Amino acid sequence: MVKAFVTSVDVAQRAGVSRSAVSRTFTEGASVSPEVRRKVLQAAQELGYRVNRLAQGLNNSSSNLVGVVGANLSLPFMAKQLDMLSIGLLRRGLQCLLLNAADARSDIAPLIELIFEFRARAIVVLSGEPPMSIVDECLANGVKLIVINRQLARSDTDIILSDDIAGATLAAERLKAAGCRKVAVVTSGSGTPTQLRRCKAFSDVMTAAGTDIVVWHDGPTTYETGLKAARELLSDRQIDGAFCVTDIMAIGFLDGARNDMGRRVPEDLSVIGFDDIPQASWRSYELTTISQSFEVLTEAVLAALDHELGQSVITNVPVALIERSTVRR
Amino acid sequence: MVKAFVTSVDVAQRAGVSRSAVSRTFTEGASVSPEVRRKVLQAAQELGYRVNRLAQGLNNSSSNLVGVVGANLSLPFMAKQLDMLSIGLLRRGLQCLLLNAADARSDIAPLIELIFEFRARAIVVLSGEPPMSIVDECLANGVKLIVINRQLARSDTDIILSDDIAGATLAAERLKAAGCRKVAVVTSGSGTPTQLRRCKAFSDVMTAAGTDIVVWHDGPTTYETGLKAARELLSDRQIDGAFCVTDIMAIGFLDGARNDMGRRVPEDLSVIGFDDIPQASWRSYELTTISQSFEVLTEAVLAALDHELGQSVITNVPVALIERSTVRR
DNA sequence: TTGAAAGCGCTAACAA
DNA sequence: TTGTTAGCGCTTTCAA
Repeated sequence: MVKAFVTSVDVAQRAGVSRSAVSRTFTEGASVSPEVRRKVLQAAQELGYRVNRLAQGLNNSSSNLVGVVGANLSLPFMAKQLDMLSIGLLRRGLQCLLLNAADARSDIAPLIELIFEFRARAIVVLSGEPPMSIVDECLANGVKLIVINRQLARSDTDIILSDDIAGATLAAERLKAAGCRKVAVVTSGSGTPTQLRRCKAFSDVMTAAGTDIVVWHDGPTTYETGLKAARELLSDRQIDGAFCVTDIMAIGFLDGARNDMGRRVPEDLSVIGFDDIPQASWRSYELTTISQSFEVLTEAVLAALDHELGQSVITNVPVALIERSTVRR
Repeated sequence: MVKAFVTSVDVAQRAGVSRSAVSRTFTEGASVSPEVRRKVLQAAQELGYRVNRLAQGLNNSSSNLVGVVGANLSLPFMAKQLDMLSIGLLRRGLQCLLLNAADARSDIAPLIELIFEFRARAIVVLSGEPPMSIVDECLANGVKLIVINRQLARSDTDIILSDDIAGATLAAERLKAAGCRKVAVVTSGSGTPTQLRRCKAFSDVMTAAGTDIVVWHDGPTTYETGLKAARELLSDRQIDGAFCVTDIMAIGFLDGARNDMGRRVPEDLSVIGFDDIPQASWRSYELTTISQSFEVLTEAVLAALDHELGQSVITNVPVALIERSTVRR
């Protein structure tokens, strides 16, 4: 019943040539006569032959798989990133081996090991932080490692960072310009480096300006966390501004502020987010936020694939203030 | 610089045993003495050895990759599905080879071919429809094919279908109960089978009940399409109910109805969606909708992986009415 | 340009 | 329980 796949031997036989000839017709820039090529192609077509990439990879001792490790793929920010990345990889003739970490706080080391076992050409870490031992291993084995939004303390890995400092500063300036007197900073309890950086940069600017700030952190990076933050923070009637370090929390916060805590936004309260996820522009939110260009981010990852191994390129993804309607003008 | 990966020979040498011994210690349920096992494990550890899955797959002439083809991964419904599926696969010791079709209307055949080349064990089609020739090829080569929300005209493929008819009927009944007199059906212009089925079932019930209906279809399955539908349809003041065949369009429709067309929901207009995506429960929407259990759907896919080849199991994912607050009570 | 032959790293059948 | 041997399907020298 289950017949095996057609192999190059089958094709060679049918075409009346050697296996090498078959291999060559399917290898970019190998020397084959048009005649042989034609015969092979036809035989392959008739037999339904497809190259076995496992065998191919065994030879080159590297596949053209790229391992992608992520978590919380259903959160808009992640989903968008993965969407664009997987398309970009495919376009470059690379395949995406997706390892989903199930949980933002789970250890991604075993997933990366798995990627090694497939002799992937590169590993992209969208979420979580690879242990140093693994960074070393990548280097030793010629596997390109690309880490997004984690600042590793070493100089031999490609790192792609959203410009958190600039973004948070932009947010702070905007809230100052709106005349806010007491400002809340909302972040998750998970304390990812990105969130920490945004939080700190924002606080620094505000403190320097003498603006009263209160930092709130708890729970995962979700809509519900934002909602909860609003409910807990906004009993304080003095708070007239909020910076939520991710849009998904900002949206929850907005909903809590308006629906549960009776605030008018932006009249009573100015809210600003970060990331510019698709939902931020929805009519019910029209969230003023700091955008990171998903295009630039994706391009940076793809470009990093070609960088020489062991050399570190730190790419800062530029940010911009997207003025919509949740901050008083 | 780039030293090759450690092989089983290296480990064997270091442990002072044969290559088979190494292979066996890494093979479930093979017979190795504890002594040998220990030595091998230690040597492997010291050398940083990891099995080469390409070579492994070459032997078994099948990897434990599962190819997943999708499109529009950043749409909430897709993202959620992929999130759960990729976690489920990993848990079962399967790896996910992700091929993103870039565009809902693009041909997925080349992507499936790619999956063949990796000798994947199974192919899951989340989006798009595989041509018949490929279905045959899967069967011939022992690759399990699992198709979601497409009704293929054959009886040798696993198919997982949301119970669109039941869901659309539920929606129709609910709108009837709300006393709607003239009802809009909003669907995309792409006419996927799922959307067509929902549309038709809903229309059938409404027509039978003598309720006035108007069907609107245009554009892709997005928030913007829903928004556009509201703007175009709601100049008609008689429309007092709407069934949007996916939540993402329902949310856009809701925003358009309230913000652009000045309708109160549910007082002036009842709206019902389908899918129960995470955003449907956000405070700004509280969308009444038909839920499909993502858990059941994912479980069905995973279960299908174990089904015998060439046998067709059609799984209907049950639906339920989720009563929130966009339909008059 | 072509074919023969060796080898990529592993597993499995066979003997010991 | 172990080691030896023969492939898995491909690419890549090396000669011809």
